[in-house]
Amino acid sequence: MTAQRRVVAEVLDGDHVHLTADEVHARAAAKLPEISRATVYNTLGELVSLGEVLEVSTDRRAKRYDPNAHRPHHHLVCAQCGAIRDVHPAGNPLADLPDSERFGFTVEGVEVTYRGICPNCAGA
Amino acid sequence: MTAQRRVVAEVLDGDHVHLTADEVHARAAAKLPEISRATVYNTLGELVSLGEVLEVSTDRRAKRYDPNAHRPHHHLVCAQCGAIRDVHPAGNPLADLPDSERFGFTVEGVEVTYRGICPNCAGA
DNA sequence: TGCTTGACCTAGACTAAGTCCAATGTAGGA
DNA sequence: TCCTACATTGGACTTAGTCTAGGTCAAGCA
Repeated sequence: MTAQRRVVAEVLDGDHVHLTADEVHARAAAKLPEISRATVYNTLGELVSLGEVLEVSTDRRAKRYDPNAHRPHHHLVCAQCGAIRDVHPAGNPLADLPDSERFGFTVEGVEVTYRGICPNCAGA
Repeated sequence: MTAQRRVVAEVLDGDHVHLTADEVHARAAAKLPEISRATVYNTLGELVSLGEVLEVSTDRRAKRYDPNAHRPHHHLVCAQCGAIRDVHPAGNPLADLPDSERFGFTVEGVEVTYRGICPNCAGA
């Protein structure tokens, strides 16, 4: 555990945190100015492969990193400002996929992204 | 309707078709060699805004374009080879999101991506 | 026919996000 | 102290997509 890895882990802490790699880099650099982009990417990649952090891609631009990896959840995204909330829907969408719709696949997981307008953008 | 737009529309025809912009460009160029990337992007953008084609992003790399825009459906993606099938699950995941999990958002839609291993990759 | 207009198309430059790599730094063991 | 292994760095590179300046072409009109 080096100083670089510690600040990356510190930056990714809290609820409803979904930072891009660039944002992680900017915040890490605020604490440790000489940290490089490559190190941030390496560290994020390791955190993901350790299962400590999830990659989520709610838009086609940057990947986002979600430290809430231990409780399964989905995402609710504002179509205007891009705000993201973690949500825990009832039901299990995996069970909704009948065998006839599986095309012989071994289905292992499912990602659900709800899209809408957040109260801030709706009010404005 | 110009020749360029026609070939783009022709390339995007059929079931379970999910081409990247690059693949669309390659196939369109096979029929009309002088077609440019910008024209392909423009035409795809217009087809999307006309509602004739859906943008789907099942990985973080390229957007894919799905001509099956008139029947709501979700996607089943092979984690190894990236093959994509259109699927029509039972149930409505929108109904599974209780008000307490909506954080005041006006929820308008939902995308579901199932992930697994296709029969080809499982057999190999 | 020749001019004007506007839509469309092209090539190529540019941008953003991410990956790769050679060189450097550093911690810990012999 | 010296070695080795590994982490880090900066910068080049790649990929996907967007932007822009200029060119082409057909329709409308005198």
